[in-house]
Amino acid sequence: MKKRYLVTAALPYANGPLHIGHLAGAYLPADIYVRYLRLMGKDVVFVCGSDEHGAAITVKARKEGTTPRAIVDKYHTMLKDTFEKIGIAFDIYHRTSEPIHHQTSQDFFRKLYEKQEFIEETTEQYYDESVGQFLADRYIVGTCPICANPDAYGDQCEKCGSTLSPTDLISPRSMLSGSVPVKRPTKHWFLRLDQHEQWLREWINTGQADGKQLHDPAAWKNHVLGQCNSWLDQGLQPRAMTRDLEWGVAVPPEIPGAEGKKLYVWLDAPIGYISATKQWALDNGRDWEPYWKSDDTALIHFIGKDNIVFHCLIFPAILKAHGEFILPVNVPANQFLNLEGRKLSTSKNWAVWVHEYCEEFKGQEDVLRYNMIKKMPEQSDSEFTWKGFQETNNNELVNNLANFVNRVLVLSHKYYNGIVPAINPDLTFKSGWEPDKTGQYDEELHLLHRKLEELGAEIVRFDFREALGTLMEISSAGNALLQFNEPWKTEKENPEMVKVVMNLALQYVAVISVAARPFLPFAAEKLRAMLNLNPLQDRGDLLDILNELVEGNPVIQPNHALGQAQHLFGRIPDEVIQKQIDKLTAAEQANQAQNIQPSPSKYAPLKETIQFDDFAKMDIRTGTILTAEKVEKSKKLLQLSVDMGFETRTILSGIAEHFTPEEVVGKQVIVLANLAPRVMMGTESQGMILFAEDAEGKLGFVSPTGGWPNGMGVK
RNA sequence: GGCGCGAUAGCUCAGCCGGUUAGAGCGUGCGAUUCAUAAUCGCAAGGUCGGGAGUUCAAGUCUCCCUCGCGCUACCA
Repeated sequence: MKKRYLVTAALPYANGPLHIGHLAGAYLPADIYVRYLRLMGKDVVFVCGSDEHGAAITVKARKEGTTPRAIVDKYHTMLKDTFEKIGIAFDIYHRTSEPIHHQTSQDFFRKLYEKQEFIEETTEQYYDESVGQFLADRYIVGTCPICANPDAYGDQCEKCGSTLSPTDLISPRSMLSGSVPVKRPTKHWFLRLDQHEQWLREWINTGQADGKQLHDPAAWKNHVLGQCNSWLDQGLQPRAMTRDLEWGVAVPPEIPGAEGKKLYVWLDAPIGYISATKQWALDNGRDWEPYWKSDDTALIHFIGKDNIVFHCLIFPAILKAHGEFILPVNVPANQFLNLEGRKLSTSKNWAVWVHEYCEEFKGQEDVLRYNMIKKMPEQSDSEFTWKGFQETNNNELVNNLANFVNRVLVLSHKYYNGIVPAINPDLTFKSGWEPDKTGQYDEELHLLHRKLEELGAEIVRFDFREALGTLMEISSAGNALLQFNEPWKTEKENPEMVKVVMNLALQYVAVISVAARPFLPFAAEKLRAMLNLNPLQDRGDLLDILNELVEGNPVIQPNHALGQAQHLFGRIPDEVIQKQIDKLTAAEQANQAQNIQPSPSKYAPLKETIQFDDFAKMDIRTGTILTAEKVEKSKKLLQLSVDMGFETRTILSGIAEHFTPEEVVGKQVIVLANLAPRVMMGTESQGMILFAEDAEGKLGFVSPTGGWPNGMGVK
């Protein structure tokens, strides 16, 4: 058992609001886990913060005519506020723009630099000559090769969601000036991931590093191990840890060549966990180091599946390279949550925004939490629907849980004036756990104890949906307890037995008031008030009641005066749900309307002026495609043999997604004939076929009209 | 294309190292009940476990092939 826990939740990027996918993916599971640990009296620190650097933020600032600082301030405030409203109980919600973070990351970089963990490498990057700077991936736009969106970014197409690299883009242009960027060499520091491959492989698969057993790989999720091994098997490559950026943590200035270089987000962001912990320690008069450097600390990262390799391979490599830090004991990554059958999309506004939910469903924060937990994408992608949201609320939260609490309190007030009855524990009754089972007070308390242990075990193994189900079983058993014993009938003939039943039912409610806190913190608090019990302190409250129950002791005492009953959850009517569905439909329509509008950048900007000599260098000829076949293992390439008149050439062309081999055979084409040969997918391509391309990226054949011989020049 | 993860009742999902009639919650049907936000409790119906082949005395559970979804990743001169 570890002495202390450091729990992190992925740093959200400060360029947009929070949606339910984020919540279900990382923040809620982390919150449940942490709240449970606190209830068990564990030493735990829960850190998070806004990730505020990178080109996407500068891009957004430019678009909105403001500064990166203004953007991150806006979204940081918004995110922080949203987390608070939905009840994510961070110990600190920090931000990577704070000086303490810049210092921490620079120190880290220095250390790795001194330990010669980096190699310096010069690569070709796009450069905008008119403004004299290198272009971050986000600063390059062009036509998406997958969906033909003319405004795809260099790192990602927001229309089809494909991950891209700047060189993927068809007709790239600089976002700064609109000019065509050129490639230029630039020097960067690369982390020698290849040198870490061996120990990472062992650590991931056996849990051992440096001869120590650090974790149990069987406790890691399948898809996490699978993804890691997939990377390991492909061989790890050195990875750039710096970028040519303007908005970020500067490479320590004393390092030669540091000017203009910033730390890459994957060094910057995870170190944010460390700087957040430092700030928390400062704020609370504590020492941060044991949480990051002591073997008896369990470090756990909650993330979404898109972040797996960074948290399981790259960041551990960084931590190990530094030398003083511990490695994560688990990275329980969740898969993705879909909305009404479709992927969530920020740019398409296909999402449920948490801040909007908090406004429109005031006081119903727990309803969203409950739904998110129920639909948590723990093992595979899952699905949120508004209809399901409504059903879950009405059937489970209202009918089962809230109703149980209500009937217990109403009956207690009716029969005992709201005073917990003293009882004779030897009297038997009908147990609520199964039909025809005889119940006995002490034994029933032991059963409750067992249920709570079960619930805890489920949380600890990140089985949150199951744990939520276990919580609800207590409520169901409570309902059955009342149903089987029918106090409303038996109160007259057997009041002593009814006292036992009602006392026990109150124990159930009291137990729920504690056990529900990780899942439904607001409802738990409300319950405490209804029972007139002290608010929970997060210092072992659950451990305390476990200790009582295992002894057969009640957790709410006889003669205790209860508070007033109130409805824990309210029904959600159809209109409210319809409104939300309409909202999504509207977003969808707005989206379609936008797609129909012609793009302002329908025509690619003119390239720079060239001289006749430049043109004359090109040898362009006519040719006819003789044969065509798909290149094996390639999605885009066709291998063509082209009759050039004087010879037949093999040419590879990236048109497989536009034409079938049968379609192109026999077509006469224009060939750039003196282009340097290039080997692709193991075959040498001896030239390039020219096509016309429209704004959508569609290709059209270009050829002379009517029986022209092959091998003739084009000028 | 490669690799990884997934495909199980109407819906949302569990099913560990292969072993008796494949499970849960919700929904549906029938019955009971009325303290409670027309809530609750019981019983029941519902699946050739994505498709195909194979290994085995025995396969959602192992192997191979295929289809679909998601993620990561390569090729576009």
